[in-house]
Amino acid sequence: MERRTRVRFAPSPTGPLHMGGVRTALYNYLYAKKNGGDFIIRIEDTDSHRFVPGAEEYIIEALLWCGIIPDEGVDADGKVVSVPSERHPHAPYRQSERKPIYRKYAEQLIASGNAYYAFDTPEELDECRRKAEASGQTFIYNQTTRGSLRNSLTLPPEEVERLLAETTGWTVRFKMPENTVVAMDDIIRGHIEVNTNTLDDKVLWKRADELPTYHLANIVDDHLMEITEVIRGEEWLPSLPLHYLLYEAFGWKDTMPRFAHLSLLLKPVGNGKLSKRDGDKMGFPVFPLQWTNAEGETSHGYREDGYFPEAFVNLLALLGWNPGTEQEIFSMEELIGAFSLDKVQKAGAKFNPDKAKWFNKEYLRMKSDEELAALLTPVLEKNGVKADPAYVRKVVALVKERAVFVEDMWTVAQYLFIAPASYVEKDVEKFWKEENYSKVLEISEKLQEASPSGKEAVGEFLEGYIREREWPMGKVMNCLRLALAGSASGLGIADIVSLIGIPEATARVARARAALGA
RNA sequence: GCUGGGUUCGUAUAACGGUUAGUACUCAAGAUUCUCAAUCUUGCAAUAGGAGUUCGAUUCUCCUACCCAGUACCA
Repeated sequence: MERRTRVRFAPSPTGPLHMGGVRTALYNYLYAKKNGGDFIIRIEDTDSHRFVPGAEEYIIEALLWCGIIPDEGVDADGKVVSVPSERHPHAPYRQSERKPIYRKYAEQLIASGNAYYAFDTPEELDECRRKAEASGQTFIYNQTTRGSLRNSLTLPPEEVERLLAETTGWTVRFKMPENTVVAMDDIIRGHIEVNTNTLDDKVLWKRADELPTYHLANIVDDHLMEITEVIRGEEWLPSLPLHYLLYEAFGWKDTMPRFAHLSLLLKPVGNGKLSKRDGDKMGFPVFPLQWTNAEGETSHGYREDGYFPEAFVNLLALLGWNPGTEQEIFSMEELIGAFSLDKVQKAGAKFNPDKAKWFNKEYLRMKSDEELAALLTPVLEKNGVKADPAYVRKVVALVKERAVFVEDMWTVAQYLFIAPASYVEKDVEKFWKEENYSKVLEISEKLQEASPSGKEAVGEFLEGYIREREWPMGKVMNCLRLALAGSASGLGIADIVSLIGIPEATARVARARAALGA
């Protein structure tokens, strides 16, 4: 029977979501939409010790910023849903609020002989690990050791009863079958086989906070929420055999989701996975949104650094997936149409900050002048500039191809709004010479007299005037630009003059003369 | 260490077992322009190594090397 596609993104609110996590969410979302299914958010907060305030809100805000909109689990206000409704039938979607659900499943596994109670204290287990290490071995809690440890398999039933009743010092462990080959299929990696002898009796229920571990909660919730595909990070691949075995133990093998394990995002240089430190060191964000931790340290975010969400999503999508064509620029709609898991790369992808900027540049130049003017206006205001909207539009049209970020348009074109406050020293040395600026002063005067109108007319007048006198075009023009823009490099002189106007241009020449000497 | 996963230009990637191994980013050169940027053109640059299967291997198998992950009462 064909089931409706249902996938979930299940972050744990232990900090800000990093871009690898966003990519996992994105692939889930794309897969769901491509297959006409549901994308569900579930918060896996079963680790009460690592809970970070604000992390859950951050994660959801980040997804919404990217345009990754959940169908289920999060309401229109961006809140995780706690009360079931028609749209959110499986609420609550926060595992800490689902606590009562899990206990009976743990007990079910014990009843069926697939799990047992273990009473070993953390100290005892540490001791076992230490001893094993001392003799050059690794301690594993499994069929070779469980017989000599304190659990419901070794202790007399009365003692087990007593310990369960009198203490809270117990866990539930999965009883890993002996010498059994678990045969698994991963959508991305293909067939994988693992012998259970290399696996351990994983804790399914923690006494520490009276909560299930990831493994139990995850399988139970995926089953209850009718998840059809689990698309998650590679760090879960080693747990896959346990998860298969759990589905089997519960008798849910027939509705077990298919699994797809995504490779990790790697740091741009050297080896290892992308971490917060790489971003700080190399000057690019690793987080979608800015984040300030408990120590007050702030990490950059793509949003705050000026990336468009469309560009961010686009670059993330192509990090580990390709459409099979040479198209590189994709809207979310196009991504949904093109996405497929069998085009996902097996190997980890090194993140390339240069390419990230390139994507943003492409998106910036795709925007209309109106949009860009609207985006630039707040930047202008921040810098104390109040400009006519029509004028801003003209500026934007001229400088958009020189910018990667909206802020760049200000950096590159601020002299179109305010007169230069300083002059680039190197250019002054090179071009502010008597032989040049005397000509510039003359041109300035004549320009006023002729007052040509429009970019073409200004250009023709200037070039004509210089050419007629056989002056060196480059030297004079650069000297003029230095006076108008404060730098010898920048927009064409005709563009600058026609935008700021001849009166302002002549005023700037006069000011340059006063400032630089003549 | 053990277990699992991975390996095509610097980076991201393409190539039903048959291609001069393609594309994009970066970088370099040239064209253009009053400069810079943009643009256009050109260029640099890769199948980790070794066996095997095959008429033929980037592609399939094995070994080695290297990288990554897991090895928690974390997810």
